[in-house]
Amino acid sequence: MEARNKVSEAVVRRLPGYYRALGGLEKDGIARISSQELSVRMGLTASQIRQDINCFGALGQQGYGYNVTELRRRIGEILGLEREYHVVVVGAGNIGRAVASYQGFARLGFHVAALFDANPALAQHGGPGAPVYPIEKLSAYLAEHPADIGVIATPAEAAHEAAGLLTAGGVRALWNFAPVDLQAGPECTVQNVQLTDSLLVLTYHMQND
Amino acid sequence: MEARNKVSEAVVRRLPGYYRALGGLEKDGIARISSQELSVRMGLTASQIRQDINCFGALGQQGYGYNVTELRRRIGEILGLEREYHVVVVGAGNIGRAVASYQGFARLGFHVAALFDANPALAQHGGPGAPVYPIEKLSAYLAEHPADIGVIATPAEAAHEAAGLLTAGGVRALWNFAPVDLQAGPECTVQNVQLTDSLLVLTYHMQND
DNA sequence: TAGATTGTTAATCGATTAACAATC
DNA sequence: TAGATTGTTAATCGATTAACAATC
Repeated sequence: MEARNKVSEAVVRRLPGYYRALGGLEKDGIARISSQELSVRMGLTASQIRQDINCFGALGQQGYGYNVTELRRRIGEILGLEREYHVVVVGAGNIGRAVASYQGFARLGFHVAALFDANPALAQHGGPGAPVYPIEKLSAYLAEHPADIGVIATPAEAAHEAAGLLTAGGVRALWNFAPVDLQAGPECTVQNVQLTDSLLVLTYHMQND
Repeated sequence: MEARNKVSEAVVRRLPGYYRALGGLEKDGIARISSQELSVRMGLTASQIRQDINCFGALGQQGYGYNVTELRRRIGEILGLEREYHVVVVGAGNIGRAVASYQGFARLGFHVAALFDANPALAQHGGPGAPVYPIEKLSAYLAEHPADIGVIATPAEAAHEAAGLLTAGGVRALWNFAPVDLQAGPECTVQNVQLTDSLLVLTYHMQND
């Protein structure tokens, strides 16, 4: 059951929210939900929810609604969560260590195998739950331990080099926290996080609303 | 010189990107730029850039383009960056400490005065650059040291309570990293970060492109 | 002045919402 | 069956792009 219509990026960005909301419902022991009820919880319209879900097939049932567990499972599958991912982190500063030790990622199947830093002495700080190696060892490491996802948590200046090493080493996705916009190549998907952006959206609204 | 047309959220979310791009140009010593040149650097269309900027007045000059320093200053002003912000962080785990010690925020005028945690023993770990107090002290602290922005870096279960304490204590904005969607009230602006979402968008594209 | 490039209006495109027939 | 609610088409809305007159 593949995607029917092509799926817009706007829909893709809402999928994690559906997955999270359905997880909450499941935890509350709720077995079925209508687009109407879900719209109230999520702050979307029922119409939009039905449109979004229908990109991936007819997953509901008229007169009944959606089966929470089944829909969540299916969205997880669409998001690629029915497998595990090997992750390496470049940059063992605060952000790199936060990513490496966040249990929420581990629970979703993301396993940080190692961190790399220009200053491997950072290994001491707070125990990120995975070893910290000098950045010079990254290429050799990837050759022996292939990784799916590379996290870039370096200063801006080092981000491009990290991206080059990671893609050369065969990672297929980059999750970039450095304040530069990395471009996705054909072989490598990129998400630029730009933490600062949402902070500035906050101050914009503080000042202008 | 106030906003002419009302400014859509789509435009607001692009403003930090303009600010960052113009900062880079300024650092490179580039004094003027056309919408055409900027469009190449930022991966937007020149038309969109002119439309976006024009929401805030006629900031360019026909036949010349935009003055980099002047435009950056003006966008910073629009984003509310011509002042300093007092910040308190609730949750002194990895994310809270990463936010508290990130120099990029300090450089923009965001000053973390204190962190609060249910387990103040977290003070030892890695030195977040500001004191860690028990969460019970938050309300009293805010009464003496008013803060503009509250960062929520707690587990999901504790996020609502943290939000309540912060808003009761007078913060006007919440920057929420907990995996729940907090609702903005009339007196308090909210940005829900949801770090995991961009990771799942990444795996979606790995699987489906 | 001539050339360049904005500011701004008009056209297009895409995303959201509304409506309702299909169907469980 | 009757009631509920989806799946899906059509209408609306808003955002992006194109075009060009204004003007530096």
